[in-house]
Amino acid sequence: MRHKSFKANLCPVARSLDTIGEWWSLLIVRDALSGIRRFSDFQKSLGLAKNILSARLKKLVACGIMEQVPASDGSAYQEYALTQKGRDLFPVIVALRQWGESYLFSRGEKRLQALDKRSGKPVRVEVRNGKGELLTPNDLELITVKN
Amino acid sequence: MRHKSFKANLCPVARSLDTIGEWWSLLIVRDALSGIRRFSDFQKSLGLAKNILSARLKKLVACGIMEQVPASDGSAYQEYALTQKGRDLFPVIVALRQWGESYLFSRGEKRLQALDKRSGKPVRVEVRNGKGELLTPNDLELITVKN
DNA sequence: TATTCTGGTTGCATTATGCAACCGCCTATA
DNA sequence: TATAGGCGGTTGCATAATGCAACCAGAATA
Repeated sequence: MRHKSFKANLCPVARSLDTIGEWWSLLIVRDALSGIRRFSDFQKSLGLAKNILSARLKKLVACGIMEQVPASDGSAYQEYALTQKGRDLFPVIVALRQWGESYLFSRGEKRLQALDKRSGKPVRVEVRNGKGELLTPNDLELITVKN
Repeated sequence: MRHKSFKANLCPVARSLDTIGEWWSLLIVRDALSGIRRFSDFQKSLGLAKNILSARLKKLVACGIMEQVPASDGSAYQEYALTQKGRDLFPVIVALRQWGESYLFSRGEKRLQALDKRSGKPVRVEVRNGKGELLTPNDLELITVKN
């Protein structure tokens, strides 16, 4: 059985996961955000099978998150670059990073930490309303709107 | 073949996805954040098979994202409640929601929209540094630290 | 020119997912 | 107090997704 699709779901969270919720997809986006562009570099970084990488990149291109562009070094090969739609997944990656940093490493364990280059300070994601006030899950209500 | 695990990966994004990146897991958390607590309500809301729901809830409990508590209505049943670790996935869900709202609905299509109850304004996630300045992907650098 | 690198595709074995049937315990109701 | 139905699962089976290895054509390199 094919796993269920949420393409027609009214909830944006469900649609997002339908698009980038497959195994490996968000890790490819993470690598792309940190500058990786070539097939073989994704494969080395992630250690996934080439057929899977191929399938994921195809889907990411098909749904407009990445695009194939001529290689920046002038060779005849192609590279994969994020579109604006792909770069806008940045907060998703940072949110996952922040949660992992908080909860998934034991004392004394080594881990990667994201810092702001200029200030050298850790990066944070925050949920705010239009006025800039911090929000918690209970502050939300869901309504149906027309796009 | 079992899909690859990132339990030992140094990158917090990889570890997070290892924990909550399986199909359905984040949608269960989304529902839990909006107040759903009972097995049958998760099933009705998500429309997934009961064996899968059972497996996902077991894993979420095992890794401390949810816990089983006595039913709030005094019946002999159990309910599933988010722990603090689970509630802290709030920014991840909101980031996914925001991206989906932006890119995955056509003109005229109905969708769910998250609003701040008090201000009535849309909710936003933002990536900031310690000083409160907005950051983009290029502003980040990754370093290795000891926990 | 020969050899290696790049970016894949194909075939096969193993897991994961979805569906339906079933089951024991709790609860409401007549 | 029977009993019908709701609740929270488990089990078995068919199909899809994943991982691995082998293979391959065109580009780059020695």
